Amino acid sequence: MKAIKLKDIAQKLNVSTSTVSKAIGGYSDIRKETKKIILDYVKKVNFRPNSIASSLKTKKTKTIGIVIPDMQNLFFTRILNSLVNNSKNEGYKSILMCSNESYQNEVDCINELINNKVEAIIISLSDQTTEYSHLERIKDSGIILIQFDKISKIVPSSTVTTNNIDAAFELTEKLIKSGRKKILHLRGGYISQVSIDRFIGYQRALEKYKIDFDKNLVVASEERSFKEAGVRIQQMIDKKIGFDAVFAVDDKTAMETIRCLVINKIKIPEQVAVVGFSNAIYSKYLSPSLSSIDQSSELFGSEIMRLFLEEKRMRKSNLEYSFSQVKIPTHFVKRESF
Amino acid sequence: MKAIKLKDIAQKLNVSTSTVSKAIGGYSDIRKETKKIILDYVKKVNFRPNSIASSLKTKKTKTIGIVIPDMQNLFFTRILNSLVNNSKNEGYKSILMCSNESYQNEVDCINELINNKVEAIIISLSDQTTEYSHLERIKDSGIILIQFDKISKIVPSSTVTTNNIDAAFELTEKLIKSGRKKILHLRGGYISQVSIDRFIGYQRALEKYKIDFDKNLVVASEERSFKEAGVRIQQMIDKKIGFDAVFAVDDKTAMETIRCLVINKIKIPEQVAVVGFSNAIYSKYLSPSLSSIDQSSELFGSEIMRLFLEEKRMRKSNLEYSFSQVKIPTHFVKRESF
DNA sequence: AAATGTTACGAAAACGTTTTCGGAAAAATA
DNA sequence: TATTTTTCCGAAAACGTTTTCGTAACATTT
Repeated sequence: MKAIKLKDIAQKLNVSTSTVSKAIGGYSDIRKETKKIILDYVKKVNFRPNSIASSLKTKKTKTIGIVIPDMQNLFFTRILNSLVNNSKNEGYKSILMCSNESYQNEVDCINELINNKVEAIIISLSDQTTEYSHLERIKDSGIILIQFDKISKIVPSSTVTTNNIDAAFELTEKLIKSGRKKILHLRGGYISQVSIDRFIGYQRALEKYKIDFDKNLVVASEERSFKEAGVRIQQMIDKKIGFDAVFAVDDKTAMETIRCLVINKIKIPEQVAVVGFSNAIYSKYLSPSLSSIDQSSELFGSEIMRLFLEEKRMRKSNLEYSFSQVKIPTHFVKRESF
Repeated sequence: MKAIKLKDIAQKLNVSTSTVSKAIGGYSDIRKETKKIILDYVKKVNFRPNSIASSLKTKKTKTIGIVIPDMQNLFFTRILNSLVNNSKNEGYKSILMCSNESYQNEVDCINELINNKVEAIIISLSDQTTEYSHLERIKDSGIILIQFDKISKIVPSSTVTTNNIDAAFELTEKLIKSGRKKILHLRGGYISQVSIDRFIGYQRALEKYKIDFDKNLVVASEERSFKEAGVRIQQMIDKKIGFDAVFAVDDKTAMETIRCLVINKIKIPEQVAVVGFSNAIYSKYLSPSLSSIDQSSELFGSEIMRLFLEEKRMRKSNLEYSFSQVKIPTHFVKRESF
C-alpha cells in the first residue's frame, strides 16, 4: 500500500539514493555491475519514481495540454485521438480541455494549463476568440505553443492547418468541370478563418472558369458551422433560386442539405451534386453517401507532435529556430452525392 | 519570465512563507488584515502557487484519469465532454487516455495513470477486456475507481450505466405495440455486456407479448458495434427473410441499415421501422431521420463526478461507504424512421 | 615509487510548497 | 497587577526526487 521510494531501495541495497537515481536515470556515472543490481531490484519490486517529485526537481512535467472548441465535432475528436495516441507513444500525458466555443472558457483553460506547467499547449481557437493576449501569456510562460486548424496569425507559433483555400478550389473546380455552373456555397461564419479560406477557394475557382459570382448563391452561418442548414436550403428552394450543386462548409451541413433535398425529391447527384468537407465518419452511411474532402487526422496529430518535439529539442540546445507552418494535404473522397 | 514563488511574496511583504501559504490556503490561523494585504498582493502580481510542489506535499493532484475505448464513438465523446466540463468546474484536471478497444492498451493507460497519482480513474472497459487485475491494481494504489457503460461486476466499484435491459425492452415493446411482429435485431458482440443486455430486453419484450423468438431475426456482430451492417441487411433481404422492423444496437448500425433499406427501395417506416440506440448527433440529419434511445450524456458526466467526490469525502472522514450503482434513465426520441 | 588521471560513489543541497509546533504579543480573566 | 487564555506569526521539517561536487579508490603514466 505505502508506495516504495528511492530511499527504500537505497537502504535495501546499501547504496545511496543518488546511486539509485543514477541507475534509473540512465546516467554514465555508475558502474555497470551496480547498475544492473539496482535495475534488477527495481524491476522486481516494480518501482517507478514518483513523477511529481521528479517534476518538481526537473521542471519537466511530461504533459501537454490540449484545447479544442467542440467535442462533438468529429473532425476534432479524430485529431484528438491521434494526438493522444501520439503523445502517449512519446511518453507524454495529455490534459484535455474544451472551450465549448467560448472565449472566456478558452482563457480559463489556458490559465489552468499554464498553472499546471504543461510543456506545450496545443490549441484550436474558439470561434469567438478575437483577442489573443492569452496566447501571448503561454509563450511568456516559456510554454511551447502549437496552433492547429483555427489559428491566429497574430501570435507567431508553429501551426498545422489544412490548406483550405486550395482544397476548396479543387473541390469547386471538380464541380465546375463536371458541368455544374450554379454552385451554392453554404459557408461558415464571417470571422472563422477556416470558413473564409474555403470561401476564397470557391471564389477563385469560379474566377478561373469565368463563372460570374452570384451572391445569392452564398449562404452564411452565424457560427463556424450551421445550426439549421436544412431550413436555409428549403428557403432557397422555395424562392426558386436554382442551383445544380452544393458545396457545404462541413459534413454536418452537407448531411442536412442532403436530407432537405431528398425530402424535396430532388435527385442527387443528377439534379444537384452535394459535397462536404472533413469526411466525417458517418458520411458514408448516408443515402446517398456523401462525397467529401478528407483531411488525414492521423497526420494532424503526428505533425503537431513532431513540431512540439522539434521545438523542444531546439530550445534545449539553445539553437535558433523558426516556426513551421505545416499544411496537411487533403484528398477528395468520391461517393454517391457527386 | 522567472516564475514568482511564495518566498518572493513573503520577502516583499516582510512576512514568512508560512503566513503567505496560510493566507492563500484559507487558513484560520491568520489575522484578517494580514490576510487581506497578502491576498491583495497575490492578486496584483497574479500569483498562483506551483501545483507540482503543492501536490508533492499534499499528495493530492487534483487530477482524474479518463480511459475510454473509442474516441470516434459519439456516445463516448459526449460523456467525455460532460466529464471534462464537470471536473473542471470542481477544480480537477482530466488526463485523457484511449484504449482503442485493446486490452493491452488499457493496461498501459492504467499503469500510466496510477504512476501519475491521479485521484480517480474513470473507465469504460475495452471490448477485449476479460481479465481485471489492472482494475484491482487501481484500488490497491488507493485510487478511486469509477466504471461506466462497459463495466466489470467482478471488480467492485461505483458504476454509472444505462439500464440497457429496460430501455431495450421498452423500445421493442413500442415496436410490437405498433403492430410489428418480425423485429430484426442487430446486436453487438457476444461478450459485450451492453449488447447482451439490449438483447435480453429485446427477448423479454417478445416473451411478454407472446411472440415466438426467431433466431433468424437476430444478427450478431463480432465486436461491440457493426463494421458492415449494410452487408448483413442486404443478405437478409436477398435471402427473403421478412421483417417489419429493425432494432439496431447503436445509431451507426441503424444508419447503415437505413441506407441499405433506402437503396432497396423499402419504405421506412411503412414497410420497415428502424430504431437505434444512443441518439448520435447525426441521427436527426438522416432521411428518414432516425428514431433512437437517448441517454443523457450530461447526466453521465455529472453522476460520475458526484460519485467520485462522494467517495473521496467519505474516505477523508474515514466513514464507511458502499459503492453506488447508478442507472441513467433513457427516453425514446421519436423521429421519422419509426 | 611517485605523480597524475579516472572512475564510482555518497553527502547534501536544492525544487516550492504545506503544516506542525513553539512562543511572543495581545486580550481576557481574576 | 498578576495570571491565564487566545491570537497570530515564523522556524523548520517534511514531500521524493535530481544533480552537483568532493573524495576515496583504483588505474595509468612517468
